[in-house]
Amino acid sequence: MQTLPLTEPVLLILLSLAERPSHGYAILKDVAEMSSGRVNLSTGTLYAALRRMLEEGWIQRFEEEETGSRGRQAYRLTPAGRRNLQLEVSRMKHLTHLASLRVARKEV
Amino acid sequence: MQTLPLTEPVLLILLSLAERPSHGYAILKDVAEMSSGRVNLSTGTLYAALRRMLEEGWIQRFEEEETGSRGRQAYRLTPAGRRNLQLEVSRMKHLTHLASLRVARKEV
DNA sequence: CTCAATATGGCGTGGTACGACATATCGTCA
DNA sequence: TGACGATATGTCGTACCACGCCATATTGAG
Repeated sequence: MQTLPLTEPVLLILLSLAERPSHGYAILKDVAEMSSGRVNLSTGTLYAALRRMLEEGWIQRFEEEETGSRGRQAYRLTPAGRRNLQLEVSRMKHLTHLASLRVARKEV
Repeated sequence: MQTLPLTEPVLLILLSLAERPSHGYAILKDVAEMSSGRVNLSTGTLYAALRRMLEEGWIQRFEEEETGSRGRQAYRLTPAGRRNLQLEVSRMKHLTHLASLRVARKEV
């Protein structure tokens, strides 16, 4: 029984979209860059997560008209999604602070 | 393809054992307290996670002799487990920092 | 002696990450 | 023009993990 801690893929996708609306492939690259190459989401992970987030109402689809390229499916955060992300970040801060104290107390 | 981010149950169990060696039921209580009641691990989650951590060599069993009570199976962190925990905490710090910047930039 | 708390553990279900596979378009370079 | 790598979107099967539920046993209090 837990109030959903976001999984890392979902968190990173939300963080990418928090910076700017984007489409699938660009999110992939952004996540890899954010994590210094540590996290390379497979497309299976990405599109499954995007579908779930759409269903939850955390993100929205919209059509990219401008950039001339083919009709890419772009995504943007909804206010609900942004609230959710902020909640998660404050949860992370709290846990990180607590964890720092505990590991610092007894060194190896 | 990711270099294992610890799941929250595993992280909290390690943090509990970082403070002091303990047995299963006490970890349950400690985790609940650490998270202000937000995370109440089921015993299924706990003992499954403990078994995996034993297999990975992150924790060790030892017999509690002193406290007079029945022979409880107590666990303590191994050096490998502590190193792993420290690695995870520094990963969390990094990600939390990055996340703070991103969510702060655009407020709701 | 009964009941709640302490204590350990198994099992089935459901959700999720991820690699592999399947397509399709675009730009570049030979 | 033909090939190839990068861009781009998606599905499917497998494996793992969290979690609720169940089972069991001991201990202390009333």
